[in-house]
Amino acid sequence: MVTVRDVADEAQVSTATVSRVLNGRSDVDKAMAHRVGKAVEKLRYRPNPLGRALRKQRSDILSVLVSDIENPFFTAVIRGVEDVALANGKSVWLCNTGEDVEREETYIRTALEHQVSGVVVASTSASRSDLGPLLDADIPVVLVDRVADLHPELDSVLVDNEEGARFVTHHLVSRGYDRVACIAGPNDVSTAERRVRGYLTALQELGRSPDTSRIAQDDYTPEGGRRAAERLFAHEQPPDAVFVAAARMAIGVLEAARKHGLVIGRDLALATFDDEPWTSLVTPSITVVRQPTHELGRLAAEAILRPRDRDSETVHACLPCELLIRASTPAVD
Amino acid sequence: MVTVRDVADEAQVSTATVSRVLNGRSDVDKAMAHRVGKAVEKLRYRPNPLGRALRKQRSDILSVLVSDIENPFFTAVIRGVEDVALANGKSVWLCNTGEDVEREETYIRTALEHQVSGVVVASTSASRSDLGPLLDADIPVVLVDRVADLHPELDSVLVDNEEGARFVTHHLVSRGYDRVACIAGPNDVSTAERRVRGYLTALQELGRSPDTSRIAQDDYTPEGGRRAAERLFAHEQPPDAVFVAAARMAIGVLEAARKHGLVIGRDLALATFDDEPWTSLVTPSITVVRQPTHELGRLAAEAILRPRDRDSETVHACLPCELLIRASTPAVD
DNA sequence: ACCATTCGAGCAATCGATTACCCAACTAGA
DNA sequence: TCTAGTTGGGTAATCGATTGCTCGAATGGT
Repeated sequence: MVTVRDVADEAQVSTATVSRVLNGRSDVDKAMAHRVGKAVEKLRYRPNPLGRALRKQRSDILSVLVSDIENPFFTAVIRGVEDVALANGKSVWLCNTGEDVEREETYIRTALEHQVSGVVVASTSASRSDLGPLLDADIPVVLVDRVADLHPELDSVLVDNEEGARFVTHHLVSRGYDRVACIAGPNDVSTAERRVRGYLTALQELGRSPDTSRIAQDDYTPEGGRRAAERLFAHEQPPDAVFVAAARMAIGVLEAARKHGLVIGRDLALATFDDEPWTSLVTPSITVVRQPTHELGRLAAEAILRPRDRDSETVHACLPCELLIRASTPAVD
Repeated sequence: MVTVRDVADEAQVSTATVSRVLNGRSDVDKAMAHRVGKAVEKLRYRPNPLGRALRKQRSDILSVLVSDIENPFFTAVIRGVEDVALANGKSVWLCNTGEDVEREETYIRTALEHQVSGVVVASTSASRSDLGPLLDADIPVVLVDRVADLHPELDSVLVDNEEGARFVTHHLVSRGYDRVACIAGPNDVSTAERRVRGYLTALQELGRSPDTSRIAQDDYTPEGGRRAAERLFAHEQPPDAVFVAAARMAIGVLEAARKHGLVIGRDLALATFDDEPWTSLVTPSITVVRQPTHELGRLAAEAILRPRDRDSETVHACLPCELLIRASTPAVD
């Protein structure tokens, strides 16, 4: 393994000078800088990131915390982060918390100990996640997709969940549905809460009195969707349309509907968040709220890599989403 | 930040002793070891992984290289790796190569420079991936899902692709289909090659002369599947059944079929690898070859973490897959 | 021509841990 | 009782890079 020492010898300078050249300090003689450059090239020298990080107290790694790596939404976000990170010479360290606060803490501690150069968090439980240790250590943190109640002042890159939910609810009502239900995500996740809020706002705007028994909360998983749907279907006045807060839940909802002999688009209208590939493959194709996933990741990475002056202001991006109307929400005749 | 120095002072011993206790060396006095333990506890000391890695020339990170993080197959494998790694106190570093050999090389180099304790590779192009640098540096490598022609002697954890393909082809023929086509993955990926081989073997066993014009190769993506399907459909004698080598491709195949007015299960039978959730949601539900994804990841992680003696033998796991017969491959009447 | 100032480069300390080497003390054998 | 051998722990070197401090040389002003 070739070290600064080798490069210094080859270029006939001190290790200090090599380091200065490599870190682009201005106060180095042209000729020497050139010699160093040649030596680096010749020996194919690459600085050891461990040694560098130890001394600088900061590594070239970017941590990404996601709550569920099997959710296509998050993988798309990750791809966005990755693209930007790689273009900036950073390595991405992916951590999957599985919605488990304890595991999340472990990863946060690890990131801290490895002195990563930033953490993108798409994972937090709104009220329980504690990002304090990172902030104390002056490690940049950007929230993506979800916010954390404990840290309102953090940079964040979000989707306008409330608006998306409001819009799709308007769509359902305008198509003539009377009993529009909502299958929502877990209580403690900010996106879930906002989507419910959008749903309620829309109903209010339309002069419908929202009925909380038409809201079923559960996990952002197929199984959670199934459970929530079962509860709604057992209602004495079952819904004729349902807004599902996540595509993963919609999978379970479709299963439950099939089991109950409900045909989507005839007995039950269905619209969901997330434009996963299968939503346009099933019959009928599903009306969805598309989120700008990749963009979300890109912006988050850019936010975390941006140079931080003493008083650069916080980033608060809120991206719009898009309603794709398909066959699962036909007009009632 | 608390260091060995602090612990040593607190326990009234030298840093050497602290280090020895923490690394479980036997030759330390009981009483001292106890004092050190108390000090560690009291100061909540955690060794700095950077310093440790620098000195030991080996970090506590496990790299995982996957070719496409948006493919549910790989995310499931990753979960398997993660479960085992976390249970063993290792951190997982996920790298997404996107089937790009150059990017793969970058990640391999990075893993090398960070002196990771092992690399799980689910990414290689069979003939072009060069894992040599890792092997030269004595970093354990385990191949998962795909093998690399360049390194036949590496540990590997695979699925019996040939058998799965052979079995599903038998199934299609036994259901009465005459012109069974194959939509295969990229030329240079070992799983793709083996699935084609299984398909051909089955046809041969059944006394059919395989027609290579019925094999369409393309990327392991929806778009690749679409292109391949288009080519097959343009054939003068279009297939009446198709074996698709990956669920992601099947998405594109379904789109193409729909565009051509072909109804699955009536005009065209379809079976695919990978049991993704949507395959049982579409109408008709799709016959699939289920791979033991999570298990694959678990075994790979165990293989990489296992203690390596001088002459411990190489691991060559080959897991069976399972045919789930659904509605997309009905018997011809 | 001489002194003050600036500029650039090298020496050595440092980041935090591990470990080769050495030395003190204790045990056992003669 | 004395010595050889063993055990256990401390000192200091080391991993690879960065950077504070210092000092020599060059530049400019008078």
